[in-house]
Amino acid sequence: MDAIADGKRRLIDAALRLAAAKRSFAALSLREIAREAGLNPNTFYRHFSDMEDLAITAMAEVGAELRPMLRAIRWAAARDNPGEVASRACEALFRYAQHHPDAFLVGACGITGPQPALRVAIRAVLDDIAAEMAEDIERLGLCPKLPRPVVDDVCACIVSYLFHQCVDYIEADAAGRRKLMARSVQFCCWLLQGAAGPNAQGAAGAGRERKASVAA
Amino acid sequence: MDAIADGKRRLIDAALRLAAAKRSFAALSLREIAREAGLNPNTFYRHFSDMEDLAITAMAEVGAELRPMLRAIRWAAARDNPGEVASRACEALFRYAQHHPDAFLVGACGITGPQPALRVAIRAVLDDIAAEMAEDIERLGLCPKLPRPVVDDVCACIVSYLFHQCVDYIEADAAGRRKLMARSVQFCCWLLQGAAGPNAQGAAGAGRERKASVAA
DNA sequence: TGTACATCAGTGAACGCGCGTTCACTGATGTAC
DNA sequence: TGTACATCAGTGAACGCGCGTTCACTGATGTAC
Repeated sequence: MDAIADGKRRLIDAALRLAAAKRSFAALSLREIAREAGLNPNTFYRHFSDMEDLAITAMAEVGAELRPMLRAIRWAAARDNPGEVASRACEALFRYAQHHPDAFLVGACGITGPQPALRVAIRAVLDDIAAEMAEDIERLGLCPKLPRPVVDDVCACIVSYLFHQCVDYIEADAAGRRKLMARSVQFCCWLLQGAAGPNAQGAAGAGRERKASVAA
Repeated sequence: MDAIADGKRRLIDAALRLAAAKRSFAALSLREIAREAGLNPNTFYRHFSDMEDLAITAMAEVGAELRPMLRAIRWAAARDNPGEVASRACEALFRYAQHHPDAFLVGACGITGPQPALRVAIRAVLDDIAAEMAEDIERLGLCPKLPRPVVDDVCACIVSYLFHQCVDYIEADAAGRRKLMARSVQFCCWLLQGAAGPNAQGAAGAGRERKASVAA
């Protein structure tokens, strides 16, 4: 991979910084980013075709860093104590979110934002994380009772839920963070216990006519 | 409640329509809304102090319609067949989302958007829905084994998860919608079964040092 | 080792445009007496 | 029943501003011969 040009680096960083502060990538202007980066507005065009191009580049960077980190945590935790994989992976995710708040805020507002290609790019990162989580659960034998399609569904739920929780986590104070962390770990455990429980129905999504045996 | 002025009605509808189409309320301009509503830009100021004011008004309207509807569904389902409350409430929510896609898309992008007061307003609607859900579960005796704090936590998880699923539901095709519906109902069931299961730990969030007994 | 040329990152001035907001105005509807 | 006045929704022109994008340019770095 080629070394990234200095100006490009500064534009990406400035865009993430501003978009996170403003809570909207869509409402960001090209000139605003260049100003924050200390560059001429036209320099933007040397590196990106438009704003969406920049956003996609930034999200790809985050995915490339976050994904292997999560996999490494899962394998390390499974080696140490398989019962702690969920909590340690949650902790690692929240810690990453806390240290990269800009990237998470941009991801959260980008996934529902106006740029279609950016939405697709963020979804792709989340889908990849969910797929790797399911693969790790299977390879590490963490949930031997669950058939693979159920593991896939549970992982999709978990990733979707935790992604949005990360934003709350970033904004919470210390007490709120502890509560969010505990609730998220609890959530993962309940979901997996429910899926593996005595009343669990075969493969997930097998049929919408199936009657729910509990109520909400 | 006073009848809402015609121009005000048209501005709200135009704003929801445009913001949903553009997938961003923040990227919407005042003149754009007035144009869509067929009004002079200045008429906007007759009814709203700024864009955020309009958005909050619109979200309050949605909450006022959606909340009693969900409560009514729960009570009706509980009378007919308590085992179907989860699935019927999910179905009602997704159906509402399908028929009010603009409101849901604006809610989804507004909850992470740049207007702080709008974020607070949307969160308030979601929190209210979760609180009413927990209250209904208790009053209807749907989960007698679960202590109230656990019910509260589970409802918060469910509402957060389903809210974001609604956006996917709106955009999915018929097959995708069936799958999302089945997965969401399944999700609610798993979560409640997990919370009520034999390994369930007392009140939720009791302590972050508690060891997870399953792994993700 | 030198020279000519290509590539690349960044600059600065200029363009036309849509924006939010202001002002002073109209015309219809209610309301006090 | 009429009159005077207040309130309200909506209008149209005008303002200054920041925007995205273009053009022609500079200066540094690499590279072929």
